[in-house]
Parts: sequence; C-alpha cells; structure tokens
Amino acid sequence: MSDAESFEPLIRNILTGPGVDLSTVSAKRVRKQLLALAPSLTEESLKAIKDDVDAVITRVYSEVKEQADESEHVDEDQEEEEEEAEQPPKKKAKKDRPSSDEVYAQKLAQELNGHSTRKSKSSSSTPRKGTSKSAKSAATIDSDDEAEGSKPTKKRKRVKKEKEPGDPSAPAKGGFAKEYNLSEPLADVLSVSKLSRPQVVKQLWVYIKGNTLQNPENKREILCDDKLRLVFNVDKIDMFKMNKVLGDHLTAPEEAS
DNA sequence: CCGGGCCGTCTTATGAGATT
DNA sequence: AATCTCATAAGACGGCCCGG
Repeated sequence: MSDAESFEPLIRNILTGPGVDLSTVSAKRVRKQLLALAPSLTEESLKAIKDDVDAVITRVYSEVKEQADESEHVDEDQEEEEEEAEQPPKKKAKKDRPSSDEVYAQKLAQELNGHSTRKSKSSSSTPRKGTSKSAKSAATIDSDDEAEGSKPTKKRKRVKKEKEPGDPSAPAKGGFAKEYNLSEPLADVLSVSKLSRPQVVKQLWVYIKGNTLQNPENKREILCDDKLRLVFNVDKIDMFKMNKVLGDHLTAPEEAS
C-alpha cells in the first residue's frame, strides 16, 4: 500500500514549490495540487489513500518547515553558520552551506567577474582545480582570497539589498525571477499560467517524474505523453532541447506601458 | 560605451580525484 | 588496485554589475 509513499517526492516538490506559503498551506491544498500533478491519481484513488497521503504530507511538511525555520532563524549568533538540519545521510548535498555563503559567493562572483579570467568552468577534461569538496564554492572562495589580497582597498561589500517597496504584489521580479506567461499547452501541463523560467523547469520535471516520462534507457530523454507532445511536438525530447524549446512557450508579460 | 560573466533551475552521465 | 564519491558539463533565459 501506501502508494502514498511514492508521492513523497511530488509532495515535497509541491511544498517547496513556487509561491507556497507554509504558514497557510493546507493538506487539502496539497492534495489538490497532487491531483493535478499526478494524472495517474484520480479523485477516487486519492480518496482511498487519503489518510496515508495526509500522513506523508504531514511528515514532509514538518521537514520542510524545519528547514524554513532554520532559514529564517538565522540570527542568534551570527546570521550564518550552520543550518544543517540533521543531515545524517552521507549523501552530503553538494551545496554544503547555502544561504549566506551562497549569497556571499554571488557577490564575490560578480566582482571577480572581470578579475582574473580564471572562472571555474574552464572547459572539460580536467576542470577540477580544487581537490576537495565544493570546487565551485571553493573556487569562488579561493578567488575571494586572491581578491582580498589583490585589492584590499575596495571591499566588495557593495551589496545593494534594498527591496524597492514599489510593488507588493509584484515582488521585484528581477532576473530569473521574472515571470512569464506560459503557452496554453504548457500551462495545461503544469496547471499554472505564469511562472519564472526556473520554476517552469522545476515543475516540468515534477510532472515528468510524476508520470515517469523519462526514457529508462536514457534518462536524459523525455518521452512525451499527449500533453507534452502538444508542447514539444515530438514523441521524445532531450532534456536540454526541452530547455530550448521552452523558450517558445514563454512570453513576456505585457508591459503595462 | 559596450559587453561579458554569472545568478538559479533541472537532470544524469561521466570522468577524474580521493580514499580505502 | 579497486572502489567510491563528487564536481562538472550542457541548455536557455533577464538583469545586474563593473571593468576594460
């Protein structure tokens, strides 16, 4: 039983999805989304395992909430440092310390932009320069050292964090956060009409996973179902190509001017 | 002045380094 | 020596930012 368990990834995705407010989300809502994301699920079958699903939702909710908690917790001593919500598994996330460090790396990256042309991704073959973990972060940090040493004067503290309180409803969608209008076929697949590109990709994968549309032989290949076929116009598509075609389904929201 | 690099987002294969 | 782990790459996108 408990097919409910098999939906855990999906549920987790929903709970961590775009625009999900943990403080207001309800199991009911999650169930509804789950229904939309997993076509294999019908109202009846869902109802049949509702209890199990609810249990899973509750569990995932707790985990997600805990993470969110830590995220906003961030104070106490320093605003950074450990957030490691129990990470017993040795899987170690590649992104060791996200949050502050990541943001930090961001700024650093920006400034080391035109610095030395070393950037981490040199090419293939033997790119890894570091040796240990988080080469990416390490690289950045590494640069940090150099940067600091090289140009001690200018502190990269530039940070321009002002939120620009202009649109409460439209939270400064800059860069990748910009929302697009989805084409009808795509909107039909994802059950939403507007999303930022990264979120579209994410939700798309949720859908793909939910329907096991990956070619088992080559998991980088997506086997289109009827809905996806309407989007991509092919029976199967490489996931990179998918990203490419995605552009055809994203239209910038009309400028209000 | 113009431009180029990078941010997040997804996935998996892969190769190469590291550890045992 | 053999196995294991893990970062990297590849695709595209809008905005930001400073450097040359």
